[in-house]
Amino acid sequence: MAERDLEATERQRSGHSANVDCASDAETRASAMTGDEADLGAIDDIIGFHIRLAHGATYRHFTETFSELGLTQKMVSVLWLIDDHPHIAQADIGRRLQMDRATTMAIINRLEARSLLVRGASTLDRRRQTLTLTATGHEALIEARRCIDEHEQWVRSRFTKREATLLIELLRRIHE
Amino acid sequence: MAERDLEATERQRSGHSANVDCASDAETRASAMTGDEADLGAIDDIIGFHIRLAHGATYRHFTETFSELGLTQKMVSVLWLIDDHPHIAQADIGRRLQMDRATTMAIINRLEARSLLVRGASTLDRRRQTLTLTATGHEALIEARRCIDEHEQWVRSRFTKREATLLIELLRRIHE
DNA sequence: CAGATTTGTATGCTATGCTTACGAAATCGG
DNA sequence: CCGATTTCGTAAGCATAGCATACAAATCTG
Repeated sequence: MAERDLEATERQRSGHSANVDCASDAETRASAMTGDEADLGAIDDIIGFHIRLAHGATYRHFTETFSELGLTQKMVSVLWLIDDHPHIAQADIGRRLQMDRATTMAIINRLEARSLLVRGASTLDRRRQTLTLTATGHEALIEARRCIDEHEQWVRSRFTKREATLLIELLRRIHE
Repeated sequence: MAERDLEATERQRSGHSANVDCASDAETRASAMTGDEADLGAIDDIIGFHIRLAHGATYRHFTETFSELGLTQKMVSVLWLIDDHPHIAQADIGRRLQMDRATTMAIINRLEARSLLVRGASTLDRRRQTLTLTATGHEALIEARRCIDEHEQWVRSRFTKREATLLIELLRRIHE
């Protein structure tokens, strides 16, 4: 399904004859020094860098798992949140998921366009609009939860229960 | 600089009089049950969810730190990598940073447009193009490293040295 | 040599996220 | 109670990022 260059495991370039045309040693090194794992140099010690890679890997697997459902991480999070808190307002969702108001709206729009939720007027605050899942939305969420379980299993397979808890704990310190 | 709704701390809605117009209890609950921290319900146990939030928080702080330099995480990573491995090829960069070839090119293009690097023909493999930092690019990287230190400090401030090492270790298991 | 693979490239689509701006509604301070 | 401030939803525009697909040239493999 995905060409994804990334899958390609690093094949080691076989030793090159030393007297080609005498390309700069640097160039030789640059392409030859790929052992089992890519040498990342000093960025390897930057936490943010690893977060980004881990996020990318997680995102990729998520997308794959959800390709049939056609839902993204954000969409599922929003559906989930609305299900947990019926009649929640956009602003609340944004706050909880740490998204901009505009970004939140974009997602809600897409969700609404697919009839997974409905906007309704709030009786408490007429600035607000209460968001509620439709039957379809509820079904989609149930389906999504199944996929999430599978996805979460993929992530957790590399950790003990203790490690998983610890990881969440550490990550929470960053975003909370 | 940033309006960012996210900054807004959750102010608790003062208790509502019980006999307004009798809005559904659900709606009341949805907006009222925001204590000190947003209640996220069950998604709170999903590792991927926390990775995403942590990534978002990190990304935001990074962007802020680099707003003057006008560089993104990806750009810096690429510059850094080229500096560590002069004459590296695009494909290698993509593999190491786990990016698509097309995505990699987009970034290289932007970097080249800003004269931070130059593409040159490879003497070893004429399909490849060796990438090298310009003087400007090198300066930018030096400047960037200063910002990264600051950024990394922001992240690390919430961890002990041991925890930081552990966190990287755990994250590595996900993306490696 | 012929076929498969790799590399760089171009094009186009989608999702995300931010900014700025606006109007309507609510809240706050006097 | 009224004016100032804030919140909420919305809209339009811009940049980044990521993916798929397709091509041509170069290289590798059998």
